[in-house]
Amino acid sequence: MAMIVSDPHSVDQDEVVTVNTNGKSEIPDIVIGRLPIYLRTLELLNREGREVTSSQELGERLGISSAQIRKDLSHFGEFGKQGTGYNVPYLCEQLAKILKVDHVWPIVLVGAGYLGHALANYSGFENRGFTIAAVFDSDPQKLNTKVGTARVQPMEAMPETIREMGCQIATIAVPVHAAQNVADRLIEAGIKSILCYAPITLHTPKHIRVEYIDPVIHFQHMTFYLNR
Amino acid sequence: MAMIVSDPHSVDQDEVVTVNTNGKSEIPDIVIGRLPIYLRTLELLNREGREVTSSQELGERLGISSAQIRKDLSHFGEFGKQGTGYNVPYLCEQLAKILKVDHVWPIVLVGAGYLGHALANYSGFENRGFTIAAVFDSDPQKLNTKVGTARVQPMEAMPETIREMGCQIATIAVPVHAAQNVADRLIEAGIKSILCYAPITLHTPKHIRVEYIDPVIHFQHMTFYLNR
DNA sequence: CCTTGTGAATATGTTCACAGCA
DNA sequence: TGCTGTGAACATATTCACAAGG
Repeated sequence: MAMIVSDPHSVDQDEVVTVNTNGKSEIPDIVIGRLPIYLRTLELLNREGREVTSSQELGERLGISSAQIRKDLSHFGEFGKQGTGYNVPYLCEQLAKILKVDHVWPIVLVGAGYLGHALANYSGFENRGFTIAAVFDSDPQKLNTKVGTARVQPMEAMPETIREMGCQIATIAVPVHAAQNVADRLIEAGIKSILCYAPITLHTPKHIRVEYIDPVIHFQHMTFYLNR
Repeated sequence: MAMIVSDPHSVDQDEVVTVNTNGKSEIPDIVIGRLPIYLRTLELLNREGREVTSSQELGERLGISSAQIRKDLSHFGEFGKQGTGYNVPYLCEQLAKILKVDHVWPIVLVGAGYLGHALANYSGFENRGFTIAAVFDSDPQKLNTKVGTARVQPMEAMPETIREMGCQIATIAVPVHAAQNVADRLIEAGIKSILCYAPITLHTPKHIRVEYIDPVIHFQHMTFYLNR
């Protein structure tokens, strides 16, 4: 398979993942979706001081087959050594680079309710590549109050702040009735990816990536398999 | 396909989804996972006062093909009318029954930090089949303080409270270093399904269903497709 | 007409199993 | 020996396309 990141034994290069003639990445999205999980576990192993690991050990930790892990990684290069396995810090570094979290991305948060506060005060973002850089809310009462380390700005300030900070990612943590309007305004302001906590499917242009978090979806999935 | 819920024109029956000889549901898990999304959208349509809808309309709202929706629903029965589509309140009712959210499930919450408060104060659970019935935290400072409508109990009270309330579902909203221990204790106390907000893959027996919410996983998925 | 429900065809994803190298 | 990387085999999921019913 073509080496599309960097050779395990060469120095860093700024190569980029190959993209086919359709402009679409040739790597299945479902594979990309597992990479952050691998990275999360590898960084845990790293903190535990482990120098090397194997696809088998990783698989056991994750409840995934070792073959799947090897094939997923093989899309991006050859990171392991036969007979030995993978060097943990090295693989962390490579995955961080592939996912582009070798630097910190500023994120816009809309909604300064309980959920907004929980997100803004969460300490787990920084060392995984993200920081809440700006917070917006339409409630004048909340204006200028502190949420995490940021201060609440009015919705009207969104376009300018987003452009100044170069934010491409936003999180929507507003009530469901306001979510579509917020999304429209974020996209208008230049946001490219949205993580939506409101329980609604947003209507957005095809070039905007939207992902969703809704605990009720998970709970309802669970109850199907429960009795009573 | 066999009718496994109830005929659209008969009165309610308490039939249950068929299960094959392996003890596993013959319906793909990925299909079950989409049902809550269909239900969420149908209830929105219902609130808008729509009487009927079609697989095509639903598909457009959800960004899913109409064929997929029809095939998914066909696993459970025949809910539509040719030439007309689906009766919205009726399909809501049927999906709620299939997912067993035609009544309210009590959920245990562990962790009374910012996230715990956000969950406990979220008003969107009740009318979708869930309620936060008990809250636990290991911090003695938080003991007996109010979180949503519940009061924080000590971890030691978990087994008794869970058994008394008949809780089968728990949410873990504690720091990552405490999550595995909390999971062990919940399972010990009889919990069957866990929604874990801590960024770690839990080690649990095979008969326990665990799902995860970690915003960073979504953000890292997004950054793969972004530039810079 | 319009829309469902569904086999058949296609597309996608996962696992197997082994050559090859440390 | 122990482990990776990978074609080939298999398994699963999605879409097509159409008969049949209102």
